[in-house]
Amino acid sequence: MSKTKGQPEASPSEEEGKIRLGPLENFIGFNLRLAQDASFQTYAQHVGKPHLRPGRFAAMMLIHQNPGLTQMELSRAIARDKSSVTPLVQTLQREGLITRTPSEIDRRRVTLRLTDAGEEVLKSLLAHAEEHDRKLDAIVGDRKAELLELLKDIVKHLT
Amino acid sequence: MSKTKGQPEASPSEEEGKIRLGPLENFIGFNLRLAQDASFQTYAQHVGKPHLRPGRFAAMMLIHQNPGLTQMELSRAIARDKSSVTPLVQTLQREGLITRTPSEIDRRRVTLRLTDAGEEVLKSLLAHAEEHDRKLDAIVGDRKAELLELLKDIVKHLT
DNA sequence: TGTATATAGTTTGAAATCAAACCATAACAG
DNA sequence: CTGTTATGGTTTGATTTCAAACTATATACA
Repeated sequence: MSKTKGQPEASPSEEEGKIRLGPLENFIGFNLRLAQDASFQTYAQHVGKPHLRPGRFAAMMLIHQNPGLTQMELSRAIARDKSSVTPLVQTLQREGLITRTPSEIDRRRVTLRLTDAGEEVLKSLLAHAEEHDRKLDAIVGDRKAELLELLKDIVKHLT
Repeated sequence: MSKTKGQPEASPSEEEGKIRLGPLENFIGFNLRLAQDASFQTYAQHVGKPHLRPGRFAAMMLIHQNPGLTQMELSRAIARDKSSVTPLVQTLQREGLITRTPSEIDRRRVTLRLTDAGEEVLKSLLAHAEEHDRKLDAIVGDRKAELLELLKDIVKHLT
């Protein structure tokens, strides 16, 4: 024990790439998270600051596709808790992108619709999202159908 | 304008399953998010409350696999900002699961190691994670290699 | 009808996260 | 050496999120 420490400081991976992942290497969940994260990051910086957030885009698209959608329906479709939807739609409304009108057949419900301004913004967001997804398409190439099927299977079986 | 509303309340998907996704249907990013979310949810409720969080498990596994790992290295490996790592490792330390010793060769760095208790907890978490990933394995079957390759390709090309 | 139960949405509180500002130490340049 | 620049980690502030409690409506049933 001449040196104060028994071990040479450890065998810490001197470079980031050399880190051992162990079992994580082949865990689907872990790799799913890394991929989703990378995708998100790329998208976010692509869109810039103002209208970012994939959640926003997804929400607006769903409202566009399903005018009169309720918050609960939206909540399920984007897999977010209903309590997360509240501030989201309130923000969109405050920005004049959607309208929230109480349902007449069920006064608990709020129905959502895009405003004209909302449609405009959605159009622009869609353009960005498409460009981003083209990048992903380029990576997966002809394996895209397979990938989508796998992801959808996972969602279907776990839900 | 005989009726107060021009449209019959909308054509809102009466059941949750019938919502139109539009372009989202085939966006890799969107499906990636849903799958990762479903996976996370399932894992979380599997482990129960106490030691949950995939981030915790991943962090502990990486420290186990790479004793002496620094926070920056950990940060990159789990794709989290370094400022997110700080509270994570502090919590782990407070719970007696890891040690954080300042590096002697570079006094800015903190090196991380699992304690014996940490190793124990990791063992148990690993069991849960494996069981969870078996569920995923069952879903993807023999397409697992393909899926992992796709996910890793996405990460590699987007980073 | 009236009571119990379920559902839509909001509120509140806790956790995770990122980004930017900051501090300390290290590496580098003259 | 000394000043400049880069790097590891922490702090702070804003955002997103979930979960649980709560309000209000609606539905079921007795």
